[in-house]
Amino acid sequence: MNQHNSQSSKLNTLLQPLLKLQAPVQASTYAPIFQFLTGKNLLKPGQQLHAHMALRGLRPTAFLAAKMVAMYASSGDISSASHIFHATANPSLLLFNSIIRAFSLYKLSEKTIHIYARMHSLNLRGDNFTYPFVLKSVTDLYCFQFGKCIHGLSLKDGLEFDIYVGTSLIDMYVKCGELGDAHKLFDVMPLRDVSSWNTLISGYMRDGVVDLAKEFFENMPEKNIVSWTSMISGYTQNGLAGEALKLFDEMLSEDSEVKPNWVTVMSVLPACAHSAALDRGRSIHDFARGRGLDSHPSVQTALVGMYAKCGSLADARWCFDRIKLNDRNLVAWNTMISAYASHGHGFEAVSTFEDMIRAGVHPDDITFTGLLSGCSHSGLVDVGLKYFDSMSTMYFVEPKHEHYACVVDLLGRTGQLVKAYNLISQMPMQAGASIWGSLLAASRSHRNLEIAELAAKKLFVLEPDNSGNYVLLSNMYAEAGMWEEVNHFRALLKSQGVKKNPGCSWIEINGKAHLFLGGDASHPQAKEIYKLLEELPEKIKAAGYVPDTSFALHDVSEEEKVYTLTTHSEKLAIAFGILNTIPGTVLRITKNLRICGDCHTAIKFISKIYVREIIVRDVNRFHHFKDGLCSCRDYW
DNA sequence: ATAGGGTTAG
Repeated sequence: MNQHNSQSSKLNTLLQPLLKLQAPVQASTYAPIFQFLTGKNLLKPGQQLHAHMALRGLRPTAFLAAKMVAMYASSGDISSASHIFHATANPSLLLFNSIIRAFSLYKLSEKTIHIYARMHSLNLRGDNFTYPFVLKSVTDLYCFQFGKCIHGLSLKDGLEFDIYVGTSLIDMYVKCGELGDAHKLFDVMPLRDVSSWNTLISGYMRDGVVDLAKEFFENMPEKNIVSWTSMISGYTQNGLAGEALKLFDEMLSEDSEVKPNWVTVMSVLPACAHSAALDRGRSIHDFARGRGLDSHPSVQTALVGMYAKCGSLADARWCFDRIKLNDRNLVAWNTMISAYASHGHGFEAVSTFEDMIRAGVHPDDITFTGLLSGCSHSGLVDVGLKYFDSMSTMYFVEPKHEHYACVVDLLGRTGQLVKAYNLISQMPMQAGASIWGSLLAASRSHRNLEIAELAAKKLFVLEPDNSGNYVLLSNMYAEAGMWEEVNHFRALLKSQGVKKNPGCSWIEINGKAHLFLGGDASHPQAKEIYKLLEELPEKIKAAGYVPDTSFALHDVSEEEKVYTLTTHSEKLAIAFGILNTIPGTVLRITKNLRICGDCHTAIKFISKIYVREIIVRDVNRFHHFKDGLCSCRDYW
């Protein structure tokens, strides 16, 4: 704001003498002033100047109009920019370029193309300033055929050697999913620079061809900050958090000439979030603070997400509060709402949503995914249903698959299984595995075999390899004493060799992650871990724990089942955590699957007996275990 | 006046 004011006052001393002049002023006087105003978000002075001209009956030349268009577009007033363009007779190439640039920046892609077509019909040749923006619009429209056509026209206009047009073409092919064409063009480009290489690298990354991107990165003649950041964000987006962090470290090393900027920091933070590396995230936060890179709203938003996913909701909120009110955009609000939702703080998710509406930010589908899952995780059934109804009627956001999934979950938890089933039948799209899986789980906890069979039947088709569904239904049959059906599933599981998704958990201690698989004995401290786990059942049984073997398949002996349960990966990670920390420490565990019911019960007792706060992040949400209780209140 | 990296959800 201050900077803005001082700029304005500087400007007033520049403008006032001109504005006071009564005599006619030459058109050429105005152009440099409009140019000065461009890119500085100075709409008011621009309007004053415009009025001053209009009062004197001066009609802008094409050259002046171009400057005015640029000023208006860069100050947020696209309609005035458009108006000036249309009111100018004999538009020049410069004027066409400025309106094309304006429309493409505002994502008015059809308009951009339309203007370009008009320019073409007037026999005006496009130049190196025209095509990059036309191509951006083609890319936004995701229209490959059109892009090919524009490619041809650019060659006709003699731009085959232009590096800006060439790079824009590569980007267009990449983003339209035509990687082959992009690569071909790159190969025949007579001139390439870092940007051309970077474009191709990000193209390979977005197509998941990580190895090729890496090869290009390593072989490019010169790397800049964008090259490094493209690699880091590419790794992050492809789920390779470790690689992302490694490259970030390499970038910080002394022999690297390139230093991270705010985009780099923003791109690496999700890697910490993904691997739940809280210490790592904190140190990157410290680093950003030290370099003054933590004041950008997008970095601050990424920090909120990182802390939330690493299990520290308090830090997440702290970072959110530091985002200036004006900078709290849709993404920032969504991040905070989802943070509360995943930690089971439904009330806070709801109140944050209401804050967002009051702040005048319009919600989108992601907002409602967070809000509804927050309601579901906290059992706010009526509130959730109310918001679900309001999303299309009040906020004009059409419910998608994930929203229906939240509502099915919401109804399922209160045992309204028939209602949930009816909702699924009325969905405008096909229900996927997440929805049927949620219904199956709800049917089990409410012991409704009929609905369970319906859901399971769908799941056997949708995900034939997921053993969990067979086990669940088979166990329900066993509980109902329907042994014929139980035997049928047993045989099925054996003959088809249905795979079991291997469970794994990890825990971070002193900044180092330790990974455990179910039944894993490979850790250096395995002996001590197993000794602790052997003693564990007796210890927690004394406090009231009863092992729940219904989460294991009913075709092994009871004793074996208990053993399998005691060596679930989350238990191993927790045992390791207990061994290496003192009472009072917070243990943070991340699991790749949903936490099992027996582990959930056991961890509640462990948190009390061993005096540890235990935070478990499973695929769905966070569980905060403290003093014998869990934040999910046993429904998840 | 120009191209290339982007945070949320799943």
